[in-house]
Amino acid sequence: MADRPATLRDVAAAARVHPATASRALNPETRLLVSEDTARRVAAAAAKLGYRPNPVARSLRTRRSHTVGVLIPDLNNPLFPPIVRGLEDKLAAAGYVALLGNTDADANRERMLFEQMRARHVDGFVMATATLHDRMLAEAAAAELPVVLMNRLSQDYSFPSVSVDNEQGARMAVAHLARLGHARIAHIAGPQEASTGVSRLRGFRDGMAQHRLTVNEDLVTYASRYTVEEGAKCCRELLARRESGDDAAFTAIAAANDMLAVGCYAAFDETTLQCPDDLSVIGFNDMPFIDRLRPPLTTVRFPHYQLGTEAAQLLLERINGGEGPVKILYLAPELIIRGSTASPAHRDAAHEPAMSQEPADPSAADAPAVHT
Amino acid sequence: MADRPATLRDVAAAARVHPATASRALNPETRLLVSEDTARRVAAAAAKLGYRPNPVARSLRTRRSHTVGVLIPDLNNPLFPPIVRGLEDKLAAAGYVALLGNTDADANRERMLFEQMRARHVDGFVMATATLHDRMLAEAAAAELPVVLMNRLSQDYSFPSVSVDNEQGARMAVAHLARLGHARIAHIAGPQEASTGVSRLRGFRDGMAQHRLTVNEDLVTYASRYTVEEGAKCCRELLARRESGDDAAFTAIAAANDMLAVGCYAAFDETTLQCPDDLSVIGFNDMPFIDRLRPPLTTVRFPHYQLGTEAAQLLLERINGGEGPVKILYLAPELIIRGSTASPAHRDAAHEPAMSQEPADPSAADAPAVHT
DNA sequence: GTGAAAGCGCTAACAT
DNA sequence: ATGTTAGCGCTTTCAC
Repeated sequence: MADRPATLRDVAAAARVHPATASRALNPETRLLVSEDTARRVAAAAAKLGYRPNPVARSLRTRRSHTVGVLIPDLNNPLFPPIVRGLEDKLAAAGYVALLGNTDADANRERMLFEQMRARHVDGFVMATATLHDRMLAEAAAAELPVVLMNRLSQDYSFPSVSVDNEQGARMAVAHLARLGHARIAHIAGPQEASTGVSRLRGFRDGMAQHRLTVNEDLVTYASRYTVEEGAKCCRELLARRESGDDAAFTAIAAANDMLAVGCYAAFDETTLQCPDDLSVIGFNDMPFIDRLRPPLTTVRFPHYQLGTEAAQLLLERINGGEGPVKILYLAPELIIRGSTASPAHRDAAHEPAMSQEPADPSAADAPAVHT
Repeated sequence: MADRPATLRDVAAAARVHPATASRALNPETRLLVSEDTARRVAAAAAKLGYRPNPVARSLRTRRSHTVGVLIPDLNNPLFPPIVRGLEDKLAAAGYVALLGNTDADANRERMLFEQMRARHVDGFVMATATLHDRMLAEAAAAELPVVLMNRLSQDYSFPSVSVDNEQGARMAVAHLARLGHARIAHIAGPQEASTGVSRLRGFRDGMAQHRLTVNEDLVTYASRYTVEEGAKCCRELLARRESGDDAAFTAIAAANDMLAVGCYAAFDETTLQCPDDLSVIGFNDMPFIDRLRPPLTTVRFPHYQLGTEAAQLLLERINGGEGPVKILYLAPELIIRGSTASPAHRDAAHEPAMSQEPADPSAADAPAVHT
């Protein structure tokens, strides 16, 4: 019918009221300012004309774009799709849309995307890329732009955030290996600019101490990025050091995340070493399809989709004027035992896959827990 | 400095020109309308004030939002992250951002997202969800909204589109199995509402005919969605029919995509059947990490990232007034031979993984080819 | 409860 | 080459 989309004026004309009145009648927050009767008339006119409010005009007037910027390292990391879906689903339910930006762990790219999104007047940011001392965070705070951190935290400023309890997860990984009888355990640490790398390393040391195991510093390597390639590189280094003496004859590797663990698989493929017969490997994240690898990876799981929805929730609270205390939300990790970990003693008997109970640790709750 | 962000009026005032002149000076497309000197003065003033144009105001005026709607079935399908990255990278380079929508193959959800994005005044759509007879397409066409189809095509209307040559890919899959010596080949077809499902089924029949093989209709099952669950369900059906007679004693399954193939793995796990010893499986897509499954999946690859960039390119051309002929772009498929396919005869000798040459088919070019 | 008037920040006619 | 004018569609004072 109408080639030119109906505007508020058209609706007002059809309902024989002033545009301002039509606006009030249509907006849920101001409907109570107009009489029942006119509200109904306006609604009817709007329906008949197929009126759709123009969000651009509204944004210009209200200075709220109903868009949020979401900065992640790389959508190709299988960890992120479910998180992003959680985020988008929750935001969509509140009438918001997400502008996605992949930083590729490049500070310049990150800064550029941040600027571009600010220019587009996003109402807030969800950042999964924050490094520990992030200038952009200070900037966003100064501009009073709501920011929620996801997956990683910041030390300098206290921002609302959602993440898994990384230390606890790393401790659970070490405990699992220790229970199997491993004593010399290597660690492939994540980037130390990110809180996940730091926390998981700390959890690793902590877990080792709890089990009266010594951390051999030669058996702690540092990945510069969370990629399969970096994992393979670090694993090769570890394997090289393994020759160097009894102290270095580790039997298991705790990787700071699943990508690094997959890198270990790749490194093993270059040798005659078999997992878990010769070496056990444990990851972190339980990313999609990791249970179908050869062997299925033992890892530490957290609820990805929910991480996204909770982050969205926190951001929406801030956007909607929430001036309350800053919430730091931790989701409980859960140990998922699969075929990549086995007892080091049973080198010959270990050819069948390890038992696979899911969830393995009954003490790991599914529900999120607010710490502090 | 300025707590209230600088506006064009501020810049104009600082440069002692009229706002309209400042606008012309700052806009690359109209800069030639002002003198060198004032252009420089305005630029300097803008820089000094840290001026950032307000895209919302601009959109309201120009009726172009520099956003595009992207409808995909589900971001959790590993096929899509690389495609989306290609899309977003290309769009970002042109100053556009993507609004992502997951339809979950639900027509209602799809419609809702479509409406919401239209309400947000997107400048165009990239749709990876088009079913063959899609009402929304007609609607978009009627509204003269640029639309590009990605991965799937539409029969009714002729829209610009980018996809892999599905028939050719399916033929290559069948040819590979035939070369290995398989004669009774089952097919798990994709949803027949989608062009991929139809084309790959047609390619399957075609390939069988080319190799003088008979298609047993009992060995063609139809998945209602491209999911692991549907794949497992279809595979179970096939396995049940397999008992029913010699004609049905198939030795290989060609699945319409990798998710369905993974479903076959899952179904095998419920039996004593081993892949590829007892049954060969071939997929379609070569999605990320599929090469790390047990066994690594033989499949048909196409360049995912490039699919996204080409789709973005086509859409940008349409948005920028391209009234030229509709382009239908096909990317060439490539056979990737891995461990899930083996010769049916060598049932006992086939315990070691099959040779894995990548790329296997030297005739499969990397570069995209425009057919017709 | 409703109308009037103004303006968010920008750009496109039209004038000069 | 630059200034003038007007308006994109909406919301929000302020009157009445």
